[in-house]
Amino acid sequence: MAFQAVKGTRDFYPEDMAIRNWITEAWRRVSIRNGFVEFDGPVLEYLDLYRVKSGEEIVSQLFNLTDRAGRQLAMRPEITPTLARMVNAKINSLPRPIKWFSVPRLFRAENPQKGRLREFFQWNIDIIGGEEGISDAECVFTAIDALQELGLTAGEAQVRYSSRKLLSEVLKAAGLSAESVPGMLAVLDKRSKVPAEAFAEMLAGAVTDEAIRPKVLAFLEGSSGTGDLPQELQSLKNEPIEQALAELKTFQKALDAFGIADWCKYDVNVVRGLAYYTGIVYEVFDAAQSLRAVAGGGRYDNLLEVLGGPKVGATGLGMGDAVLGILLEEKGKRPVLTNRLDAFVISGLEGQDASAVLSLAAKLRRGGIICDYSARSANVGKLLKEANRRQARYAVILSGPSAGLKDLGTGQQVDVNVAELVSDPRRFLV
RNA sequence: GUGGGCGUAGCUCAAUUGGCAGAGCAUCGGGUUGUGGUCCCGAGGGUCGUGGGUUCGAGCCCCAUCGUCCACCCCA
Repeated sequence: MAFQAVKGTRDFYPEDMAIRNWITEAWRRVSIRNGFVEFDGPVLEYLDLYRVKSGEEIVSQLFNLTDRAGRQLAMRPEITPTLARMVNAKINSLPRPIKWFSVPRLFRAENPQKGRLREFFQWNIDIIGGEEGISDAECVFTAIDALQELGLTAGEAQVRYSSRKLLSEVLKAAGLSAESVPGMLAVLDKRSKVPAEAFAEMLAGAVTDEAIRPKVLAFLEGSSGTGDLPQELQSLKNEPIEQALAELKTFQKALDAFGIADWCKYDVNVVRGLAYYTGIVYEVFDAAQSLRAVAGGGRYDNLLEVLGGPKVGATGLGMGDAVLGILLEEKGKRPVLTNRLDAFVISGLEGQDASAVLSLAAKLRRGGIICDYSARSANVGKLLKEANRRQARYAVILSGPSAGLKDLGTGQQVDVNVAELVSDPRRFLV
């Protein structure tokens, strides 16, 4: 039987690899110029690392295995727990803020669908121990910097943000018990994803108290473009709410200062599932919102502590290659990438052995020329055909002490002395 | 885990009621024994996803299975 790639995984043929590198190199370039430094960890981690962070239900959603000593291991479904583990281990010696990025290969045991695979790459940037609000805006700025680096504009991708903290505190101030808030957040997360009636039904199921429900609805429908509470809920304001509002304001002011306010919009519906977020959260979408989120992130102030470290605030985001790749493709942003050769060396003297060709190719390569050759002895027409197939810029037709440099774009050919050519190949061939 | 669409050459797809598996593109070669690309000609490449069933006969009909795409659940 013939084998094929495992479900949900991709083969990267050279042309696919060129696109992947184009994306990941943009991520790296942008990370570095925004002051982040790269890290990576193992693909295998202890399964408990994810259990502690996300609970038992995570186990069915990732690939896990038991080693021969009985250790329960998992293929990493995200890099943030690894980051937290690594930072915790050296927290006292790392200068803050810690600004790290990574482009890990991740695995999730899910059914593949559009923009969702079992194996993928995800750019992560995180700031640990930075200024609340400002660090969050800096991550958004860096994400937008990457989108622009790849050719996307404010009309093609948009950031929508809200405050998980504000939402939680308003729910509590409206009368919801603290333990019912997480379930409520899950319901609110559905608001923009299901029909209005279905949402009303879900909400009625989640909030049975007739006195509380109108307040929740008022918050969802009345929040202004800045996130401030609608008039009728002003009386709910308490210390935590004021704090969340102040953080939101700092964030917005920073977005403005970074010059990216036109990419970003407050949207009370952004909740980010059941994740570990504790403050500002945001998602990047294609403008038409026909795809799932291109990126998502937010503040997670408890994670280091949950994993056995100190309580240090953190914020970060992840951007996967799958949805981004689809968006770039749809918008026609993907460049035509070819693996071009600078030079292709062939013999102009039929019947000779290949030594002279090999020797010249070796010298050109050492001189920094992207160079390949044909060792075949054939008529020049056939060899030029091969040079053309290989998309070489120049054919180098070697004839004893001299060589013809044929520009395969223009057809122009000049003769040069081989000794002169190898002494400074870039002068002739770049 | 659930539901639906689709599986024919490397790719995109044909194949009449169930009657000899085809085309374009791509690849390789030739036209062209010292000058490529365009052009012309030719070749290789298929257990029709896999297994079973119905039939004189199955790419086509039936069952199962695998894969794939899309959606649901979930989404770190």
